[in-house]
Amino acid sequence: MRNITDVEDKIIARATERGVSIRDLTEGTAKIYQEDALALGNLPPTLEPRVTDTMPEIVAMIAKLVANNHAYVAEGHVLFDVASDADYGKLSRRALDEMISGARVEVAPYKKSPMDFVLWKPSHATMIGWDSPWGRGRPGWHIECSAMGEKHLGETFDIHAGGIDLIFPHHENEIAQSEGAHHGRPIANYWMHNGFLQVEGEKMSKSLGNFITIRELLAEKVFGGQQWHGKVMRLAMLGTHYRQPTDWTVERLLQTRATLMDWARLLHGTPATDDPHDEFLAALSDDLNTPAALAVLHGLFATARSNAADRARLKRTLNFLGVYNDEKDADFIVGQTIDAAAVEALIAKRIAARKAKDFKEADRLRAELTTMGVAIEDGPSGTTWKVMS
RNA sequence: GGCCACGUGGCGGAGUGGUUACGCAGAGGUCUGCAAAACCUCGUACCCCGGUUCAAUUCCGGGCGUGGCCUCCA
Repeated sequence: MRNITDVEDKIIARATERGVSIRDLTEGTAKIYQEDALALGNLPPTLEPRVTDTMPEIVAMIAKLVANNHAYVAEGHVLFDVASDADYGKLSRRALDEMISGARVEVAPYKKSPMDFVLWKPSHATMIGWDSPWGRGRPGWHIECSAMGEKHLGETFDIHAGGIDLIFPHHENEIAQSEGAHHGRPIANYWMHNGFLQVEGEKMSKSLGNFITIRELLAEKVFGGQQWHGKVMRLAMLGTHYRQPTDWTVERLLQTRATLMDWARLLHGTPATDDPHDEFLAALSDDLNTPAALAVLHGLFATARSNAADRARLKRTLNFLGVYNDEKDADFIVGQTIDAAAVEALIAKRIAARKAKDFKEADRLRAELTTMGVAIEDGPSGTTWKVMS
């Protein structure tokens, strides 16, 4: 399940400004997100709930929190009472008094504690809003995720994932809300937080001018002067454990692409087994240790050349990982076409030159092919060529 | 300022209280007209300083560095 938070003050402001509905405004961005995720080989989620479809449940959950004395109404707002939650801060390992003494918290006059956060806030008559027992308004950030989780997955679900930057306050507040509404029963059994991405050693930001989207990487030559295949990006990301920070570099993508092309040369057109490799699955089962899992695959690749069973197993496992589906090596080089007929003609000329022992001419022809991005290999069964990675 | 995470060989990147993954690059060899591919061989690294221990990269304390969070404000 993947939540879409489509009610948020910036979205409301923009929809109002343009005179369109929230749905019309957010449909486009949601679609882009879905397409990008798909291009990276992520399976679509079973459920993709939206805040706009969850309003009754949000209101009901807030009412439950008020009834359980975890929330109070003040000046048209409903606020979560952090003092009512002895465990508050357990996920981010922060103590309440430390946060307050951190002195950056805004003290609103109607808050009992500066750390109390908004569950519901009032909307102007002209502003987008929904009816509630506390007046017309809209939900604060955090409550929507608690409500969508409860609605579709029940009080407790197994794994909650998200970026490391969301641990505080978002996930911390989700826990406070859901557990406050469910008499302390946990919202999730496990939390998985992924580390941050950097670009060429710097954080990605618009002001640094290195902000780059998946869409651009796929379709435009903005990173390293080329386009990048979704599966190359996927494998590149899998090379780092999810909790670690990752530096996104051209060098990394080039190296990953070369690896994937090596695999493709061996596996294209060969059969696959039914099940992925056991040791590979064992590595993934250990906190999703993808780098260790990839090490297993490298070992398999080493033996796969001379072992058809290993080849079939490797192919199935790569497919399971979502990085290979019988592509040819050149498929992983996007936006570059090579004139196969011209290549074949040059190779024929070179073969003739070699026969005539004109090695100078043969080497010149090889250099010409290299310039075209083509590498040739003289094997026992003739000369073959491949796109250089 | 407070809190959290991370700091591994040329690069990428796992992991572990002692026998030192894995990939790339690099070196040597077989092979080749030359190459490439393939195959074989080669890397004793773990930010700094203390401490615990027979033994620390791995545990504890301190420091430095990098990154994140610490604002829902109608």
